[in-house]
Order: sequence, then C-alpha cells, then structure tokens
Amino acid sequence: MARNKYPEETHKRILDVSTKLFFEKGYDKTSLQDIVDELGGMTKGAIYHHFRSKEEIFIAVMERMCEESNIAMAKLRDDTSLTGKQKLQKMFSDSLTNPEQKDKFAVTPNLLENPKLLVYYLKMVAYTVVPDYVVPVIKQGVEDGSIETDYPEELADVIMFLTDVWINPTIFKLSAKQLTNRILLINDFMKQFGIELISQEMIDCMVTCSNVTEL
Amino acid sequence: MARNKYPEETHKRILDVSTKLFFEKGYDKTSLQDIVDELGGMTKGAIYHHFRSKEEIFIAVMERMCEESNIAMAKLRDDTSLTGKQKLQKMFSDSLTNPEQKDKFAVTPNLLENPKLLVYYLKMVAYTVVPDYVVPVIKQGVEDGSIETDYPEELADVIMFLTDVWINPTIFKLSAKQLTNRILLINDFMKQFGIELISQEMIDCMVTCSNVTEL
DNA sequence: CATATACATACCGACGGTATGTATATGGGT
DNA sequence: ACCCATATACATACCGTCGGTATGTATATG
Repeated sequence: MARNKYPEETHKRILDVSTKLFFEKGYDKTSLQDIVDELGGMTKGAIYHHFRSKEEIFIAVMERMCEESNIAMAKLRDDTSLTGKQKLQKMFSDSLTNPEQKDKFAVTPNLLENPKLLVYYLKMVAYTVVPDYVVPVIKQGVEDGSIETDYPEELADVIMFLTDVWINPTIFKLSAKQLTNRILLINDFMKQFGIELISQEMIDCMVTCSNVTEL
Repeated sequence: MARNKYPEETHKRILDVSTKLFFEKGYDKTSLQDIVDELGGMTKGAIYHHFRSKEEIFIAVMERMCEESNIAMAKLRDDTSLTGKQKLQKMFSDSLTNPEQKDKFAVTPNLLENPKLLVYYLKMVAYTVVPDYVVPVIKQGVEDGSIETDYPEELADVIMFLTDVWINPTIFKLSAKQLTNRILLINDFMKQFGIELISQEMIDCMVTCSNVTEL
C-alpha cells in the first residue's frame, strides 16, 4: 500500500480534516496525532509528504478558505455598474451572509480561545481586505460623489474594523440587544460620511442569522 | 542549598524574568528552560514550587502589570470633582502616557506575533476596563449632561476599542501620518457625542511618544 | 527537635519534526 | 505492448524539546 494514484485526493482530505479540527478545537489544541486519527488509516508520513509543517497546513487551510470570498470581493470591486457607496453596502451585507465562511466559523467556540485563527483573521482584514478591496471602493465612492471623506484609507480601515471585528459575535459574545445597539451606533457613525451601511431589515437579519448569545 | 530565607524575592525574580521574556519573545516561544536559563543558577523545581503551570506564571505576570493602572482608573472613576467628559478625556491621555506600561509594551516586537498577550489585552479591555471603569464614567457623563448618548455601554466599548486597539501601534504598525489621520477620524466620530477626546497638542504628543514606524 | 518549606534532581508522555524504508504509478526506450 | 529506471506516495522508526510530575534533601521556623 504505497503510491496512491490520486494524491490530490489525499491532499484535499488532509486539508478538510485539518480545517474541521482547527476550527473546532483551535490550532494549538489540535495535534498532528489528532489529524492522523481523524484521517483514519493514514500516518504522519503522509501528512509530512504533502506539507512541510503544521504551520504550512494552517496557512493552506486559511488560504483555501479565503480564496472564494476574495474572488467575490475582487469581482465586486471591479464592477462598473455600481457606485462606491453601493459596493460598500453590498460588501457589508455579503460579509454577513456568506454561507460557507459562516458555516466554518460557526463551529468555532470563540475566536478569543483560538488566538492563531484570530490573528490570521485580523491580519487578513487589515493587510489584505482593506487595502486591496475596501480602499479602492471608497476612493471610487469619493470620485463618484457617493462618499465624502478626506481620509479614504483610514475610513476603509475603521469600517472593516468595526464591522468585521467589533460586532463579530465569533470574537466577542453579544446578546441580540447588544449587537443591535452596536449596529445602530456604527450606522450613526457612518452617516457622517453619507453612508447608511445598514437598513433596519438588515439589522433584523443579522441579529437572527448571527450566532449571538440569547438573553 | 535549599530553603531560602526570602522566598518572595525568588517569586518576584521569576515574575520579572518571565515578564521580560514573554514581552520580548512572546509567550509561545518562551520555554520554561528559557526562564530557567535567564534566572541563572535556579532550576525548574524552583519555578514549579512557586507556580503550578506556565499559564499561571503568565496570569500572574499580566495581573501584576495591570494592577497599577486599574487602581489609577478606579481612583479617576470615583473622583467627585470632575465631569464624566473630563474623566473620559483624562483616561484617554493617561493611557497614552502611562510610562510603566509603555516601557513593557515597547519591547514587544508586535502584539500580532504574540497572540496570547494580544488576547489577554483584548479580554482585559472588553471585559474589565470597559464595564468597570468606562461605562460608569460615561453614565455619569450622561447624568451630568457632559455626554450625550442613548447607548452608554456600546459607546464605552467602541471608544476603548478604537483608542486602545485600533490606533494601538503595538498591534498595527502605523506611520506617523497614518496614526494622525486615525486620531482625527476618531475625534470626528466623538464630536457626535459632544466629546472632543483629543486636542491638537495631544495628537502631537501621541505621535512623537508612540513607537510608530517612521516614514 | 519535629516539621514545613524551598528548592534540586530525575524522570515522564506528548509534541512537532526528520530519516529512512518500501511499494507502486509513471514515462521513456525498444 | 512490454520492460525497466525513476520518481512518487506513502509507512515506520526515531529524535530533541516541551510542559509537567514525583521524589529527594537541606535548612529556616516555631
């Protein structure tokens, strides 16, 4: 039993199992033995044939997960039929309803108990999503007159920080009421820049869809 | 060589060395052997006599570090000679100039490379500083008329989140210009609630005092 | 002087990672 | 179509280091 015909299947299975465990138990608390056990009848040798380290598995897991949403954001950014403001609103609503990502993060008990994942997420937002997707959209909004600001970079950053981190129930446990209030506060903030990011129906949707702690 | 006369000295030395290493190298990358080596002529037995685990050392390190600033914040909160708004402004300026905390965080290359420390910091802000010190101050501000908001809890949270996390150069690398812009944006935001958190001289002070990356 | 304390020493299983062995799928020559 | 050298896809055995524990021992203390 050596030399499989379809090594890419094995590669994918390792990533699938690792994804599940990293999100369920956290990176630190997932050992390579855990991954081996979950793979069923495969050994550490197989894993280290496909990946050079546990860290490399983690990176591959995260990159595969982000790929899809990044493609979607790039498409939205390059869409020529929408104003900057409309794109920003769509970005926000998409981030709330992206089913695949939500499913994966749903099994994470709390990102604060999964520091490696949290840090990857923060870096991803700050160093990729903001500069590559949000800043261009806001700059477009400034040009087409739908958004008003003297600091497009900083505005992009604070928007993503508030919407992706501060009101993220995967990071901070929030009751439905707390989440609603936070969203209302963000909305007030955004009005300064001519943006109503969130409609009332969206707030209702978020509160019901998100895995908030019930009162 | 057994049974020291002054065990509390040993206890303190372990905390001192651990503090240094946890901030310099990060928690994960600091092994107990590193601590033993840095202690010079002491063994793991000594450490495990004073602490039950590496985790417990970390908690003791962090609690000792936070103790002082928490006492200061409690004093400020219970001061009867200031309005809520004035207290909030002082809290903010104090957090920028607290010398002891700054010294310790200054040696940290980047909190994003020190996930355990970052998470402790986030939890500390969200679950202790905000509810115990900032919310009472804002509620007082609402009562004495110096602050206007319908959501004191959420306002307290977003203020600390923006000022302690978003513009924290220990977490996100920022150039002097980026930091200035972020502060201006926060200031605009705060004006909605009748609060000018930051004066121009404070901005200058922050930018020069903070360990920002120079252009 | 008995005891509790403040350590030192020796040891443990689990961890991430490596070195090496082996069977088979693959591609090139005939 | 067949053979064979080679690269590949693993399995097995092993390594140093990690956090943590069990035990031994000298000394301060009451």
